[in-house]
Amino acid sequence: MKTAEAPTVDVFSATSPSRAALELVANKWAMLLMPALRDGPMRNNELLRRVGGISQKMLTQTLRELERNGLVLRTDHHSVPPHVEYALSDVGRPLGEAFVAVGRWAEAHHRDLADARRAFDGQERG
Amino acid sequence: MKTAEAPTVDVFSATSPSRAALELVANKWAMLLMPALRDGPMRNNELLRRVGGISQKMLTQTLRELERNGLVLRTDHHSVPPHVEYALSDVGRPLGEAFVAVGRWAEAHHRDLADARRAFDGQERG
DNA sequence: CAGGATCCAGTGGGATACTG
DNA sequence: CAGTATCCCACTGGATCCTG
Repeated sequence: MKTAEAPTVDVFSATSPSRAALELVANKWAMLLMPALRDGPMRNNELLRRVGGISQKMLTQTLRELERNGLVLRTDHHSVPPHVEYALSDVGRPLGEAFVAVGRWAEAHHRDLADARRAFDGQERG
Repeated sequence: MKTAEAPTVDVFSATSPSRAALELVANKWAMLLMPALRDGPMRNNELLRRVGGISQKMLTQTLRELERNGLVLRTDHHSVPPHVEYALSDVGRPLGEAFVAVGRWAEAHHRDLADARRAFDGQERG
């Protein structure tokens, strides 16, 4: 058996498929969209309003990539006016949960970060 | 009291400090470094080897920003040759845990993603 | 060993206009 | 409503060289 020193997980390897999977979702729009979809299917415009600061371009682009990789399911009702819904897949849902945890961390600690920043920027003077 | 429709969390607001906190850590190097530091303090070179694909520049830059915001503690032993250690702070640790969950998700589902991608790219033909 | 400084190509992402 | 198509620039981040 191999020695158990530093548990070098697969994701730490630059070329592993796990790393590729991680890099796919390691951006702020994915980290916001996945949690946004947690409360059930949402439409383009809903997401556009819900996720502040996202542009139509980035919304489509990110959703498309998530759909392509099976994290998000796109349902086109083929009606007029158009009606398209996005939902988390079974593969995407656990990731959504993990990102919700990140969001909660941000809301719980953003004040600590601000404090640390002030301390660092302040006294870090020569 | 307010109505409870879509639980619009703070992090969804483009200008909230929570969002700023999230954006700070919403990049692949932070998502890899935080988990890498979970098993105890590590030195520059250790991280450089452990986290595949990271450059010295991005390592320093990311660590510096995490330190500035109080997620990572830097300890300079002021010895020669230099000996500097990086460790998670109490604020950073829970985030490290959340990112570990993301990493585990990646390792558990990267095959599903590959399958979905092949299906999507294949049959999505006119 | 742990970095700082520069240069420079690639890309992320906004603004704007158009479409079925 | 739910996109697509361009233009375009700011920033990301790799490569390379230098230092206490």
